[in-house]
Amino acid sequence: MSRYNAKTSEPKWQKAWNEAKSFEVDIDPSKAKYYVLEMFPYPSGRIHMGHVRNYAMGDLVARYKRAQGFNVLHPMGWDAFGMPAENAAMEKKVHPGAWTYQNIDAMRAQLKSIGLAIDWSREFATCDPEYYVHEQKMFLDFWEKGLIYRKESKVNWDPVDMTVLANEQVIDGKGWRSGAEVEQRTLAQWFFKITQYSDDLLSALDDLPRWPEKVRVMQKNWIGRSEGLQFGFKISGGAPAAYGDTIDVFTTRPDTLYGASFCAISPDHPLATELAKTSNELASFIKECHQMGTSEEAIEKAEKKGIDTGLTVAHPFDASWQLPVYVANFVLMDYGTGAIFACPAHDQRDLDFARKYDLPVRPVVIPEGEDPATFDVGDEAYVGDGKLANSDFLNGLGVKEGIRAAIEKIESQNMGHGTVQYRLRDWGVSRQRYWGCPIPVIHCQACGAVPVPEADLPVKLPDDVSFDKPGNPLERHPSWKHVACPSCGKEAVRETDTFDTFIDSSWYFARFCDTKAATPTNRDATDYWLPVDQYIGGVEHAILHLLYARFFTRAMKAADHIGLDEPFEGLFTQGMVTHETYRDTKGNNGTWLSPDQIVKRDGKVVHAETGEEVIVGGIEKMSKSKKNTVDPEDMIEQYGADTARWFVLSDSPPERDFEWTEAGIEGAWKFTQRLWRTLVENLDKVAAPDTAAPAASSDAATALRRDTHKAIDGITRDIDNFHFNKAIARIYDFTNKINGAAQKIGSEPSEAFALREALESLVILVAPMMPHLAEEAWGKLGHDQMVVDTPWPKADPDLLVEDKIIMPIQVGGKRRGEIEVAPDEDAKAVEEAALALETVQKAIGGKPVRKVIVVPGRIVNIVV
RNA sequence: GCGGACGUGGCGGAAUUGGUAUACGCAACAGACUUAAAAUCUGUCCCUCGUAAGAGGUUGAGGGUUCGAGUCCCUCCGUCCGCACCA
Repeated sequence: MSRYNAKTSEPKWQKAWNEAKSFEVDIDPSKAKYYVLEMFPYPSGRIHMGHVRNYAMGDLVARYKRAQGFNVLHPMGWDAFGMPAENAAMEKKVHPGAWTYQNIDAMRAQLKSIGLAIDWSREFATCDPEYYVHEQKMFLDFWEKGLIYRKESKVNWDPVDMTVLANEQVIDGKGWRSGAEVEQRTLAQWFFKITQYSDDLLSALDDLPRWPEKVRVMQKNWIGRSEGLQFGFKISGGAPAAYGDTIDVFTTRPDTLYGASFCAISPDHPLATELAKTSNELASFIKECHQMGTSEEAIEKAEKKGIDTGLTVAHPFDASWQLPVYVANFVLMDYGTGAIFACPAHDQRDLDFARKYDLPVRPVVIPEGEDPATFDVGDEAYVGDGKLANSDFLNGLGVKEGIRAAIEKIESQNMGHGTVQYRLRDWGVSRQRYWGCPIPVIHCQACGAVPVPEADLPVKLPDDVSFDKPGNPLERHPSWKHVACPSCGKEAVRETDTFDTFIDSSWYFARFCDTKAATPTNRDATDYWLPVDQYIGGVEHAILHLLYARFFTRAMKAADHIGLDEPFEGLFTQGMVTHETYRDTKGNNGTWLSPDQIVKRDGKVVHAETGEEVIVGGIEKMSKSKKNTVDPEDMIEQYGADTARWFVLSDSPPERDFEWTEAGIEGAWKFTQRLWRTLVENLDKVAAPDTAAPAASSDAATALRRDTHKAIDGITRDIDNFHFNKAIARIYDFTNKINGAAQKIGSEPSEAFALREALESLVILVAPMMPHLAEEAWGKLGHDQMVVDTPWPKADPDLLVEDKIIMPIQVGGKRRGEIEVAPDEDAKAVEEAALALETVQKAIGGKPVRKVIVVPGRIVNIVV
């Protein structure tokens, strides 16, 4: 029995592709281009199964499109700046740069062993000064274009470690290392004006039909456009002189103004700051509000609390009606005006607050069928549509009309105006960290923030830094930050913050078009290659990364670095790779065990060494902390890259989570061998290469040819639609069909031809998934050229049409029989044939037939 | 808390998008080959009743629309992702 040896074949073909430069591409205007990109990896040290799945999908697309004649760009690089390198520096005393580049070397070797169709000549890492110099240049360009500004903004501060924490480093409101209560602290930071593009980023989503609907919806909600009313409440005396006498509020529900119960301002509102100067109670409340993380989740989940300021404001439609003003922890300074009016009957947060502080709840929107006199909201705010009541001039209007009428009234009183608000905030890009791209700015006492002159770029990170203390090593470096002001020449200091790493990943796809260009982009290259035709990555990036990249592309266009707005024409978001979890029975919850520490024996799961029974936990995302990881390198060593690729593509739909199982990879390995045998053990029966189809065809030959062309047609459509698991099911099916047919096939010329056609088609169809095995088999089939240079087959439409189909017959919706008819058989004839069936007559049982529904080519349903 | 998704046999999933539910694969079971095991090949395999022919039921739960619902609508339950300094 012939066996496929991945160990020898895989390196052989990787070398052959490499030597032939099969995947190195250049601009070629005579060919249609296709740009496939998977989200580039963070160089954590080793690839994980998520990478294998991601790159197996991208590689499938790249090889498939290449076979279809496209000029395919499929590059690879490294998202190399970020916190893990600094954590490693602190824990393992290695330099973040050395750690990162070592990881890149290790991961590159691992990725290469998968046999990906990548143009490695374009590789770069975002921590290369040759890359980030362009990022600094673009920052200066954007600054000049008015897209950048500096403002105060809050960070998570660890008062023990004296350092800024990322949200993920804040656990239950405490610093992850020190355990100290985290505080909010205000710092001056750089911002990109992404909000300048709010409307464009929103409306352009409609022009991205090849993005998943859910991602577009999430982005839409994130941008959060809402129309409403902004108006000023007059404070009725007693306001601090330093503040003024109006509170500006924004509301999307001005129709509910007559249900107003109180006003609430953010703890960071200027009025709150002013009032706190004379009120200890308020000052300590604001301090309490600052004693939590900055994440929206933390703020929203916190119990709704507030302090009555003692001030009141006049209702805009009735100056004698006074509303109390609260400082409330659920009002965000970043959204709208940082102040709201509350209508508890029709907003859940307002209602929770009103119930807690015993404030009036007055329904003004009455649902259909309810009586305004008796309608009460209880503990659930009514947010639906209805008729306005208890609302003076708004009475009887619907919500929509009420909103319009209220805005008109306020406008006519010159108290405010209808306006549009966005939830989207400007993008804060300053990070108080070492391992990132330095922000090219010099701060001068006299001149303020001055851009680093272009000739002095890049501002490189100094290498001689220490991580023995928390905080930013750039800040305490003895010499790095001290420079002369480029403008006046006096002593000045560099900006010691570095960029958010999201900037690095916001334009790398453009750099891949020409990685050697002296400017950020080579316009000839970006004009040819962009947009990315197919972008593939995890859903976890559905909002931030993708939104930032869309904004950055627009900013690059404004600064003339690129000629388009939307970077990614097609997007696919793949699911996670999961695995069962295992724990031993020691201690409270046991300790996590990795899959190679356990054995499945007689239906039980036991510890491989001790033989003790193991607790089998849930199926969860592979993670180091739960030890439920499987190392791709081990799998490739054991089964070969083709088998691993096959398995990650085969079982689950690509957008769904994929469960790695031992049985699954075993099954894939068995199929690899079966496929190989199908291909090589029938070679003595096939026609010589390039034999033309004989004029006459035996029944067996025609049947096999039909199966072949159905497989070509189905697999092509499945790949086009990203249904890789279905394409694979068809390959299983097709392989079974070939094996069945081969047993019956003799030396008759049409059969020998059909068998060659089937085997060659099978090789080309599996090549995007099992490229090494396909090359090996292609050679066995007598070809000198590689499969990688062989065009994708086309299905013959004549072989796809069926001459007879089986039509099910239902009686009252239940299947009672079937008839065999031509696909285009007349409906009348079908009906007669159906009614003539004995089983159908039995089911009708003499009852009168009311109606017969004939769906041509599909089904017949008889209603009795 | 807010926003977005998902739920079909023992398991991963398929269902031409409102038309035969469970394709294909895994696991399991039986048989063949083998001194034996592995591998391979053949067959069985949603559930209940039945020796069988057959009958009835089944797509997280409940309701609705329809000649017909896994697919559309409503309510509920469960799981997962994102929430602006993880990448």
